[in-house]
Amino acid sequence: MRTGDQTLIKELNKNIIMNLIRNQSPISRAQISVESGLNKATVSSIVDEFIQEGLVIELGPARSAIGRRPRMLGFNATAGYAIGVELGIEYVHVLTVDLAGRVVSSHESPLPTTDVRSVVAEIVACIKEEISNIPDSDLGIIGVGLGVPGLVDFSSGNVLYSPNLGWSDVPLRAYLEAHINLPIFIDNEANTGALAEQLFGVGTADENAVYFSVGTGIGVGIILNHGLIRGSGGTAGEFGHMIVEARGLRCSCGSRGCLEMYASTRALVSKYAQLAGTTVSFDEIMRRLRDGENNAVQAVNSIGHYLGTGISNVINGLNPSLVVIGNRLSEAGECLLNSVKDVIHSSALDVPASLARVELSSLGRNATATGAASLALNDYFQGPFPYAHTEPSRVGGRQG
Amino acid sequence: MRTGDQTLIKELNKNIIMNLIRNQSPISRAQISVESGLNKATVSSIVDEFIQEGLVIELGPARSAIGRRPRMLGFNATAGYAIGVELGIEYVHVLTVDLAGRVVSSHESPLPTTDVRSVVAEIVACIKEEISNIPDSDLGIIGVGLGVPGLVDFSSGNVLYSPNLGWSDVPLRAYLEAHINLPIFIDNEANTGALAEQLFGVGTADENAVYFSVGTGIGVGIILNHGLIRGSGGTAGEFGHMIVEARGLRCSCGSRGCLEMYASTRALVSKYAQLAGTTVSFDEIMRRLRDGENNAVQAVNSIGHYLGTGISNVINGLNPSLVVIGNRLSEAGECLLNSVKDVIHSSALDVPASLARVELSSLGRNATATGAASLALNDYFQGPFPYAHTEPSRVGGRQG
DNA sequence: GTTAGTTTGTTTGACATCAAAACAAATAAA
DNA sequence: TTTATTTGTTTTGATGTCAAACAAACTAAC
Repeated sequence: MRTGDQTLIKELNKNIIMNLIRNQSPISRAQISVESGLNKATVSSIVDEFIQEGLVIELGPARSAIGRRPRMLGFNATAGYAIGVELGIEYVHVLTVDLAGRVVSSHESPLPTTDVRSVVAEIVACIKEEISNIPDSDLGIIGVGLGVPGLVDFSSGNVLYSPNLGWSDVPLRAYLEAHINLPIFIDNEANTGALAEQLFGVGTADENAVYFSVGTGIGVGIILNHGLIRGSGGTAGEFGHMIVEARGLRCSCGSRGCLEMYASTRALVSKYAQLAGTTVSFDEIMRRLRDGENNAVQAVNSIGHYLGTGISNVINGLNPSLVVIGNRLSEAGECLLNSVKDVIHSSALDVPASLARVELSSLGRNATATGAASLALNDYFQGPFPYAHTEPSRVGGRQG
Repeated sequence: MRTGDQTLIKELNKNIIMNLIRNQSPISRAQISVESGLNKATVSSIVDEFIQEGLVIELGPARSAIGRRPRMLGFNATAGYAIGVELGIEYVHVLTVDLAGRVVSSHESPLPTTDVRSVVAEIVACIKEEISNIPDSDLGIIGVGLGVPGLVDFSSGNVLYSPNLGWSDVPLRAYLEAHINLPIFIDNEANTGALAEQLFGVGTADENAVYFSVGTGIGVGIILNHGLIRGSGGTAGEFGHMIVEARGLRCSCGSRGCLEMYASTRALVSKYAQLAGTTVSFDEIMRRLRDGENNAVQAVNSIGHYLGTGISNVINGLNPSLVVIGNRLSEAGECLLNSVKDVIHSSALDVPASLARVELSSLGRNATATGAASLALNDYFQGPFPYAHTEPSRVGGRQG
């Protein structure tokens, strides 16, 4: 059990200071002291450590109306790098981010099969190629994160169940660790997408946010009280299998009427085929949507209606301040967003609905992989990294 | 902003020790040291403080196979009391609990109207009567908690919206504070029910649990990572308005097909009337259910089917290790439970479903009020009170 | 009965950390 | 040139935990 001791204090205060520097750079020591409530001496000593470690750099003096000029501090985002991997069904997308989550290099490889052995080989090859491109830095590569479609036990790094990949109980982390000598973290792709938007995207100010990853299936990354919700078995977020039609279409999960039967890219392709009388690819539908084709608009509206229903249910249940629509369906843009918002307006309770912004992913195709990389960042920086802790009550003991 | 300092350490360690004593009493100082990892000296000094405060008492020596006999410690549950209020639509239920959540006295008053002024007067009268019955103690009455049906902003103590009471934006805490000179806490009744089961009921060992309060309406108390989830506006848990029938019955919330139209006590009364051709009260249906009347069994099964659908959706989404069914519908007992479990088995994903126990409330009619009282306990003891601090990572953060 | 060994709990001293205050440095305005 | 002000460092002190030594209490073997 983790007890309270001196090291805990120091970690906590280092975290506070690091996050002020990260979020408000350039910032002076004095400013940090005022905003954090920490003593100036404490701030100076911790900042010195960060400068030693290479994580913080002095940017030089700033102007001030009166008195001694402050020596501004900045976060040294290129002090190290992390690698993020998005494992798709037909591709592997690998990228490198610096400590500020900026993508410095990326590439993609097709996956001809979903056979575990060959997928592992492809991932390893991609990571190694990426590693060879990364510039030298103080900390080097601090770790690798993967976002995987399916149920993942984060703590063990096992893929419990992925119908899309056809995997069950695959010890993916163990397989990768045999070839890659870096810390490896594996999570569900919706979780990594949510992390990415929280840390580097549209949700940096939100304490409670949900990220709807809508692709072939639907997964939801849930962030509450600034932290990712994984649940007791690590599989939280499967709102894609929320039943929205009582006696609806049979789903691959064995149930009926699941949301992802009505609001995924696959559902869009079906709906379009039904309306237009001809089956075309998802990408083609997106093209026709941009051209304003009526059937495409109608199909997206239908999908948006169901997606909006699912989102309404989650808004009612979790009362987030932000809902992000990510993954491939977000390409449908404003058209999708408008129909989703209409449904929320008419279906969700007024109080939570009026509080929830609904936005498209701001990181687009890089969201999942960037979030995966941030798994490594979070671990390296001991606990949620750019982590806004507003409610300290959870920490407290009792009062005499 | 809360920074890391010595007082934080001490609070944390006091919490750790207090919870070991609460949960494992009788326990010796040496045992606490081993289990917590804290130094023996630290344990002794903190325990002395607790003894000074009257929260812990020495129970006397225990036997040991060899060596010095340990001096066993116990939690002094009668060192203080808290008052809990369940505000129903037709009644106020008030009780007093000791620090271990044991009910020491309780009574109920009918509510002839839901007019704010008269309800407040009735609550105040009930609380004052309860106060007059409480025995003297070291700490006295540490506070009052209320569980209210509807949307509540916990931080302000305002009832935002309660269709059942016909209330909107009622500053209930302010009204009560004018008459009662004690700390007052107000929360949604499902939240207080969930707290009660977490602290004193069937969920003491669960990190993630959901409490379905099924009465006239349906509310859900959500506990994740050992803490209550309130959401950004304080209204999380309204899964009662989850849409489970796409073009279903119109709900008072303005939407269609909400779960509580199909799975509340009100829905049960309707369903029974439809099956039996005659309308009888909820209590009467429960009597007939106990007698094994076919229509009653059928009606409960129907309600259980829908409730099971809603629960499945939440199991998929939040992956809890426990689902508790509470409030009045829990009187339907095993019959309800079985039909709910059947639906979960066939509808929810195998991985999360196999992890989620489904149980009836163990505190019955006292759940809401007991949980309400525990709001005061939690506040007094700064943070979740008998709180198993397994995951410290959440501690290391900061800011807003 | 005495002694050795064991466990419990306290005392003491070392160490880490933050806070407060004093101090030094740098600068603008009077 | 002096004064006021702000920034950042150094010094000192308070608080809390930890490790080790110690004292107390007990069992079991001789």
